[in-house]
Amino acid sequence: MKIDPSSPTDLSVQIADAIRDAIVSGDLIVDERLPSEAELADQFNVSRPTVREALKRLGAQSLIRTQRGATGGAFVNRLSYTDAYDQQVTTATLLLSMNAVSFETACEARYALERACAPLSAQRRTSDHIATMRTEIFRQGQPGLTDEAFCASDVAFHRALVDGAGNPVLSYQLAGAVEAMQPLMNMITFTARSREAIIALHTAIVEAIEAGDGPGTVDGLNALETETLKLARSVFDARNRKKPEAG
Amino acid sequence: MKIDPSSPTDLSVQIADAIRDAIVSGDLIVDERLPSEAELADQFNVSRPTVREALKRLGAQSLIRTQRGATGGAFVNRLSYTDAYDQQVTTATLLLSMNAVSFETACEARYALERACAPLSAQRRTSDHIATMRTEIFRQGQPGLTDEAFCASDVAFHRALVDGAGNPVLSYQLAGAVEAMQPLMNMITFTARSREAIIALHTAIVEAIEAGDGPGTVDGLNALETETLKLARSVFDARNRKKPEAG
DNA sequence: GCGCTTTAAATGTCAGACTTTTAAATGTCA
DNA sequence: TGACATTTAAAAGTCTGACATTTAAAGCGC
Repeated sequence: MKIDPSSPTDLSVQIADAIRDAIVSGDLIVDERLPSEAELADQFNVSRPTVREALKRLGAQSLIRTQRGATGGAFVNRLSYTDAYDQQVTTATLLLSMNAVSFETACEARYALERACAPLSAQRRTSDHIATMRTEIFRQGQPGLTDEAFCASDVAFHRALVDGAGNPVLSYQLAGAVEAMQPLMNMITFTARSREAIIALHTAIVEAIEAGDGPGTVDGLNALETETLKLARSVFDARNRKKPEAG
Repeated sequence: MKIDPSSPTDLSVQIADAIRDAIVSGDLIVDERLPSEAELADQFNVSRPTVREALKRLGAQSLIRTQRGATGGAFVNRLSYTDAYDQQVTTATLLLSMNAVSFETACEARYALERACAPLSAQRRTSDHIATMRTEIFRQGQPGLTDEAFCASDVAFHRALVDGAGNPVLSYQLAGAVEAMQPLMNMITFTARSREAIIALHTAIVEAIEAGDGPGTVDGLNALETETLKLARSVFDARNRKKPEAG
């Protein structure tokens, strides 16, 4: 592992990249301990703070974890589904909020991906998944539920649908698609009538899944996408009429 | 923004989280300049190195960028599709390599997601996408191509398919699914006959897309998934017979 | 052999100085 | 007055050295 002190790139970045490459390529294996900060500083011929900055970068990506004390140090971290899931959600959320992604585009992506899970979920879901979905549907029907809580419940419903496919890689991949929609959905005001429509569609979907009916589940998701889009358009249209120059 | 010096959590982590929350919540907007490192150190009542470690964490997540010089400083970064894409690929690759994900599971996730793109791609692809796919098919037929190059071309082919859907959010979401498979695919030895079979299926897929035939594209992907799985199983079975205790 | 104390290694934090980069302010000359 | 060179100041990047805190292992007494 070598770095170039004359490069315009920050030394801490170069060091972080070198270590990351060693991890990705398998030169450093999971739970292996890296040399101490002082040793790394020696090896790379830089000061300890510079090494520390590099390690912080890697820590931010969950590539390493650090431990204090006598036998402490930096260890190659096994990237857990939970960590990857969290990163995925944060990244997707920011990507959407910072790039003026239209509701239509995000919605299309989300439902396309969910439809991909539908047949698998209809085949493999456990009773737990069904129970979760029904619980969320019930919650969505409660009077006095705020729009935000309604959205959160909607996310939980869809997460159960995705998890029902029993493929952790798929669940991870869809985490961003489903959760990152929440801020966009939160911009919508859900009237009692629109909630009713959504709940009816959710019910149809959970029944199709319970019956092991993949195509039926896809149909339900299609209907839900149409309904969601219709709802969003009416809300945004109303806002644009009020202040056509803004936002 | 406040931190708790008595908390067991590292100060740099607390500071990074505080700033990240300010960005995610919109308190800090894109391209806004953060206070200088010295000012932040004053505000949080910590030393400059500690602030720097926090900023490095944020930089690693592409949440901020730094600039040297007179008008320099740390700026809230607009998360680009490219940055998000890269993060997604790195995370997905590590997740697969570190968690003993079976070839079947990864493959299933990948093709499920790609099938989600197929109808959109058949509808919206430009001639550029078709051209890319045909170029890659041609490359795959070249004699003397290494297995690794064959895999890389395969990835390029599928990326074009996904991009053909014309939905950047979808492209971003699938980046991990498609690219992270490459290391797993690289473990396979592609015989001349298996390459022929794959090329034939790729050709069928590109023709279906060109014809705007969504269902036909899905069929092609299904056949390709079956073929890939068959191939992988035969390779892994052969290896397991040789050294049944290893791997 | 058990439990307490000591110790050493490692990370976490701090203070201060120096280097390099960069753009704006200033100055100079035609 | 205007274009170009020079100076200057602000900011990140880096280094040195020190101290604080945490933690497990070694040492010690009983």
